[in-house]
Amino acid sequence: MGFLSAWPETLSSHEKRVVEELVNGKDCATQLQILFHNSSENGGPLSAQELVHKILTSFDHSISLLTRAESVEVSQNQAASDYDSPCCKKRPVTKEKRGCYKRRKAEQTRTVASATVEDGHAWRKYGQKQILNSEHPRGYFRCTRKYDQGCKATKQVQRMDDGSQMYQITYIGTHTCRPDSFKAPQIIKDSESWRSYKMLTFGDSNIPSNTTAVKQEANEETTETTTTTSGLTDMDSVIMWKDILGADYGDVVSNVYSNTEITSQSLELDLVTKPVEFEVDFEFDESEFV
DNA sequence: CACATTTGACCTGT
DNA sequence: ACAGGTCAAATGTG
Repeated sequence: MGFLSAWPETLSSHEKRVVEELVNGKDCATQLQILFHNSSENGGPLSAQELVHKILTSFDHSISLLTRAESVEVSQNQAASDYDSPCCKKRPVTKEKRGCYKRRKAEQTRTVASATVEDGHAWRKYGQKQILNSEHPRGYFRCTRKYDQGCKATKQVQRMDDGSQMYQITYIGTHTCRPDSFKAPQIIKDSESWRSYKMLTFGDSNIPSNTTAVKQEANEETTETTTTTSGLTDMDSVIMWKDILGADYGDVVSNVYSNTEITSQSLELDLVTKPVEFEVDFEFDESEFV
């Protein structure tokens, strides 16, 4: 709620509708979560169904709205932000194949908008670039398992220019690393870590230089589970969204900031929930990627 | 010391 | 030619 009122005027009515829909969906999801939590013995499947239906509708609307709009891509009209990199000190460049690589052709990509860059995977930053007409630099991340397991997943994170705290995150490729090799995201109770990360990476404000970014992949006060249709263990606090919603929904994200995560593809289903009281040992079932 | 981040250089696609 | 994506040396951190 404060979220909506805090949303900048720059949003089009279309975008506002999308946000409303997503927030609505989020609220329903939250209720559902509480419901599940309170009724550990299958009590209340009926109301749960209703909620699920509402969630479905809500996200359905959002997705169709977004895919219609297609270009939610940050229409930054202002220029400025010159790329005046202090690239004056040339190194004794003895490079063999510096910067030599094969650019990947149109892999599976999905772009989401989120208030957090955390997604439960362990990423390592390998680059940052100032993007033309964008206020904020874009960060380039690869899966930490790139070399041990050849995981090709990468992501690009860029803070939106609309003044919100949202980040546009583009995931490229899917994780091919093994589930058990995922670094379980820590539940960071103190919000400093996350704040520091944001500050460090995207230069929010005064930054305590005592944090290592990216390692702290877990968002404050959020737990995240990435689930697939197969084989989750008996973690009773993990909600199997795919089972509930069917596999046709993309990412669904909800967190303390009421962030929205939107995607036009449904590669996997992520759920970020505020741990009402859940304490979950994270487990990632990425079997569909293996 | 090992691993992560930073950042200028360099490469590719348009 | 330019913008953007990746590499890798330098640097930071625990």
